[in-house]
Amino acid sequence: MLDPKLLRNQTTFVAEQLSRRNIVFNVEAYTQLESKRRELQVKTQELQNERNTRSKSIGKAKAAGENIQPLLSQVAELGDALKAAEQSLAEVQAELEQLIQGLPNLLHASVPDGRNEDENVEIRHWGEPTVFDFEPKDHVDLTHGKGMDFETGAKLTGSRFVVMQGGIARLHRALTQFMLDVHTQHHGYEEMYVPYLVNQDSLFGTGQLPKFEEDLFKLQHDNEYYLIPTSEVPVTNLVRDEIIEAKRLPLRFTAHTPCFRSEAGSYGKDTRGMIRQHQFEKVELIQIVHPEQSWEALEELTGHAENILQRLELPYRVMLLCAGDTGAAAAKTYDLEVWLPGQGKYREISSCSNTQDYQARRMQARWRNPETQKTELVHTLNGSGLAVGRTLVAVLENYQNTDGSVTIPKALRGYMGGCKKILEK
RNA sequence: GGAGAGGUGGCUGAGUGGUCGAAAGCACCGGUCUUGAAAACCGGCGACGGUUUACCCCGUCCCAGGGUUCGAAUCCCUGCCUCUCCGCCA
Repeated sequence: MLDPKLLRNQTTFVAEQLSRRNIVFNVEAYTQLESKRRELQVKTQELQNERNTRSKSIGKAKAAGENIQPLLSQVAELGDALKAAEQSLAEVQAELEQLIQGLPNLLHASVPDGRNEDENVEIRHWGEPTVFDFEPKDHVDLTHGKGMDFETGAKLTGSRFVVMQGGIARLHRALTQFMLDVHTQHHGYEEMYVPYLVNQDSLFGTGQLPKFEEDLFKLQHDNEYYLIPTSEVPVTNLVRDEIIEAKRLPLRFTAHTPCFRSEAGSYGKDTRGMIRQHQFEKVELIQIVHPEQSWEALEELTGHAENILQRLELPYRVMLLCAGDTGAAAAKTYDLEVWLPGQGKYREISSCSNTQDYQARRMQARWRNPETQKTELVHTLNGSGLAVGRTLVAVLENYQNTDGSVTIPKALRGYMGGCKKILEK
């Protein structure tokens, strides 16, 4: 959520910034609503003040043993006027809240203009696309009949589900363990286990609700629970409604969870293989930091995700998302794209964002500044470290051999019981 | 699933209709003392919002949402959560 004060005091500036995201912010309508709010609030508070003052004098008179009847009759009309004022104020406030809660974050100055992913900018790359002396297969052909089974996934549930078997299932698990170990042992993150079902408050805090409900799976249950679309939701919300001591910052959490996405609106997109599933595993990186350190933290966090790809010796590039492709909560986002020989393309495998105080304000996640003794909003960052399913695809496709087998990357062999190759005949 | 007890400031914990935004303690901040530190003592110390150059002042908030009342932390209703005991269960 944007700072309401910023919106109020620098409305045209905010509107200009929002136009970078192709959002037309109606300054005049907002200004009118805001001045209406001000007017109603002053009026309501005056009435409340009067009620409080009179009630107190009634209390005093009663304590003094005086007759309070005349005082009571004086207050009679006040109640209705106050109730009416309170109600219209609540309506205007609700309207304003809805308006401001729907606005995305302001973009960092370094974010390039652009409408969609075609205008993202490559910042750097690592390694070169893998060279084969044969025609490389994609992961679907490579694993067909050998342990990656989309037909059975569809039988059990529906489209965009998979069943994995044997060495592939093990490799998938090995990747998860490997990622968690690297982040906890080398990058200073603390491993967390969190719920996979969350309530609306949590989804509001990280910004999925109210605007992006159609992307979520909602449970048919008395409680309004949702399956998490990413562990960013439960992990970031750990600090919701908390005031954190300065010396505890930065907080660095990592968690492995399944993620569930409805993929509404992506019909016909990536229908083949494991790239876009309704259920996938992800190892997430979350940082809760001092506001002045979030930009530095974004570079670090991105580096932590990159480190996984480097250890796996997978070629990738780092993309800076343009204005039109940056998510609503983020002020700036780097995507990591891994080389997929089967597609002959780089594909997103991680997304690392600094949301600054956007989520923190929605969550009321604060820290106490020792200099001022006041509470201030923290900054929150998140990034995939990495999407496990897509990493599995990347390993399979980049490490395939001409006989259809797949060599296990050196970094993973310890997690595979020393196994060097899978899918051998 | 059955029975009971609770949800109050950063934390612990008083407060059952009238200057209660709320005792006390801890933590924290400032000061006195001390060579320094600790202890002791003195003082300060909730969040959010409105107005204001600022001070002040005002409003809202004692789990959430309704209700009763001139007036609610306190009474009533609903929901959520926590704890204890019993039952069931991975």
